[in-house]
Amino acid sequence: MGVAGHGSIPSSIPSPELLEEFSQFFRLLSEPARLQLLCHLRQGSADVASLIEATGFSQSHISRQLSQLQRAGLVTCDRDGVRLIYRADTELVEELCHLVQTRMKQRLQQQLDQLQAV
Amino acid sequence: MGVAGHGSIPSSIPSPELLEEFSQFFRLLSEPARLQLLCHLRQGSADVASLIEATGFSQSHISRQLSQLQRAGLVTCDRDGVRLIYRADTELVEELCHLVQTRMKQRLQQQLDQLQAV
DNA sequence: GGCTGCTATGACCATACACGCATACAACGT
DNA sequence: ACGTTGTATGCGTGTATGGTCATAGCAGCC
Repeated sequence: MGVAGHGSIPSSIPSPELLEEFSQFFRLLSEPARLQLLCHLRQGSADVASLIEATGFSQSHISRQLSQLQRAGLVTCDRDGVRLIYRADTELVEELCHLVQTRMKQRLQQQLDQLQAV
Repeated sequence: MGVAGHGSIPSSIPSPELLEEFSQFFRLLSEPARLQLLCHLRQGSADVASLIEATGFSQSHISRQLSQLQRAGLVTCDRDGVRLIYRADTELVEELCHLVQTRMKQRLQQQLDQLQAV
């Protein structure tokens, strides 16, 4: 799964290590708070205070989530005096969400079609 | 994020409900056991007994994971006498994993480049 | 150096969920 | 109807993690 690239020859089972990498990445995106932070940072870089204002999460919570996102390479930060300015590269996550959303729409449409065929 | 489609005009923050849908979907994929089951079913439909043999997970565990995947529309099953034959449609998950894997490779390559630039 | 503002992190608690054991449920054959 | 096989589900346990409060650590100013 996800080994051979899109549309090319299917290959064997991915290694446990690779599956673990995948699961960890998806786990990162499974938490709404982190998705929300990425949404806000997508619009422009921000410091923690403005993320607190934008999301309502506590300072410590935000700091921890950002730390996780940073470790995974989804956000980076620079210092501006006492402030840390966080910046996200959301391209991958946007694409993932787009694919998921498209699929959800398709499923809903199928269900709708089935109901209307009754 | 993931609202406007790939490459088109960025739009505003997705609704909390949509974010929740995304997080739930990613949570589904965050569990290695479920990824592993999808890997096996990608290769062909299977009953629980053969999935037990292939993965080493217990019968009850597999049954539960399949139940979750089924509820999300990622697997379906048909009865063959006392047996249930499960089948997965892994196209979306394969694509997601491919994107994640590509990104991981890019990151590793960057880190390697940086080390070699020292 | 002391003080202030900003952020990271220690410690703790509550909750979700993975996972196993036991058993209920479904299907089939006799 | 009974017994067997295959699978779903109740129940309980252990662990990870979300989230808060308190405080340590960082940066800047006087």
